[in-house]
Amino acid sequence: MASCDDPQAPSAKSTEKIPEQEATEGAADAQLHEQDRDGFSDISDSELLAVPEEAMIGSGGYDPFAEKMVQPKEVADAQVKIDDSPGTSSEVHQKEKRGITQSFIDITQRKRKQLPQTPLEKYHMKYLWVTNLCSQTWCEQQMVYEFELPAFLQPEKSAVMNAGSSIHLARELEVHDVVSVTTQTREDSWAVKFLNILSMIPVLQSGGLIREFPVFGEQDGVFLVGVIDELGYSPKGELELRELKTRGSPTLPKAAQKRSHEFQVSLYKLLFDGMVSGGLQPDLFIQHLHLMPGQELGVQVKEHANRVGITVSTFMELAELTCLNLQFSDLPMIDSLKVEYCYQENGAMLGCEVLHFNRETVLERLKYYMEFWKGLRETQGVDIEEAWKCRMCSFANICEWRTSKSTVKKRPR
DNA sequence: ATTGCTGAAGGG
Repeated sequence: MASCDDPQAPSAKSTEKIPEQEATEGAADAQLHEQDRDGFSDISDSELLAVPEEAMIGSGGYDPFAEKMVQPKEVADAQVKIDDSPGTSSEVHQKEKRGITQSFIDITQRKRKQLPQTPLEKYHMKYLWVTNLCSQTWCEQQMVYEFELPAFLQPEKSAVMNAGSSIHLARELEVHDVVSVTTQTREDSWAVKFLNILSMIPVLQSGGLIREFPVFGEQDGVFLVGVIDELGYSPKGELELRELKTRGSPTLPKAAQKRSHEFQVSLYKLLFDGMVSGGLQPDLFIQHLHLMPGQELGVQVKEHANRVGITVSTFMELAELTCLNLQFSDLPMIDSLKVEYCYQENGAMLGCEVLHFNRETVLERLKYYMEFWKGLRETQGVDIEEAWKCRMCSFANICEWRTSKSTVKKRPR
C-alpha cells in the first residue's frame, strides 16, 4: 500500500500511496532436499579463498575476513528513484545501490572510531522489519550476506519473489484504491502510515476486511515494523489474520519454511495486539526513529488528512491521535492466525494452515534473534542438520560459517 | 556527521 522515495533525498519528493476504502463488506516444498550425510564437508580449503568473479561489485572486491568493500563515490552518492510497482527490476537495482552505500559508510565510520559496532549500528538501522527476522530464522549467516552483498541474489529467486509481490498488490487493490501522496520528510512518510491506519480502523470496527495493515512497536528494545497481509472476521466473529504465500511450485512448504511463516504471523500478532492495547507510545517514534515531534507535515499530507476528516499540523499531533485511536477504538486482539498457500502459475489454492500462537516461544525466539542485532553474540549459521539449505544458497561458496565448520571437521585438533 | 540513516514483503 505504501510506496515512497527516500524522503531524505535533498531534491527528491516522494510519493506515498494511500488506500481509499471501498465497500468492503462484499469483499471477500518443492522437492525435499534430503539431509546431507556429510553436512558441510563438501567444501574444500581451496574454495575458501576462491571468491568467484560475481562477488565483485564495481571496482571493489569482497574479502570475507577483512570485510572490505570499496566502490566509486558516484555510486555511493547516487540518488535512486523508486518505482511504484513493487518487485520491478528497478527496485532490485535500488536495493543493490543501497547496500553498497551502507558498506561505504561503514568503512568510513570504522576508521574514525575504532569501536566494535552492533549489527544494528553497522547497517544503520533504526528499526527492523518483520521480514528481516524471518530470513534470520532461515539462516542468520545468509541474511547477513544478503545485507552485505545484495547484488548477489539469484535471479530465479527474485523472479519468484517479484511474481509474489504482484499478486499481493493485485489483492490489495481488490479491497481499496490507492492514491499517491507526495511526502517531503521522514515524518511525512510515517504520517501516511498513520493515516492509513486511521482509515482502516473504522472498516475493522464495522466487521469489514482490510489488507496491508501497518504494524509496529518496540520488541525487546528494538523497534519493529511490518505489514499485515489481511485482517478480517471469521464466521464465528473472531478477528483473523491471514497471510497469503504464493509459491513457485505447486507444493506445500516443508517444516523449516513453515516455521518461518509461523514466526512471521506471530510477530504480527504481537505487534497488533500491542497497538490496540495501548502499548504503542507516541514517544517511541522520537526515541527510536529520531523523528522530530514538532515537524510540520507536508502540504500534500495535510491535504489528504483533511480529505479523511483529520486536521493536524505537526507529526506528533498525528502520532498521538493514531495511538489514542488504536487504543480506544475497542478493536479486538487477533484471535487466529492463518497462512494460505497458493500456486503462482494459476492461483490454485494449495492449502491453508491455522497456526497456534505461543507467546512464550515467540518471545524467546525473538530474544535470541535480537541478541544478534544488539551485538551480544556472533553470527550463527545453520546447524549441521540443516546444511541442505546451503545447496540453494547463493553465498555457499564464500560462506564463513561453512568454511569454519568444514575446517573444524577436517582438522579436529 | 564532511556527505548521511530503510516502502515491507517478496520465496526457499
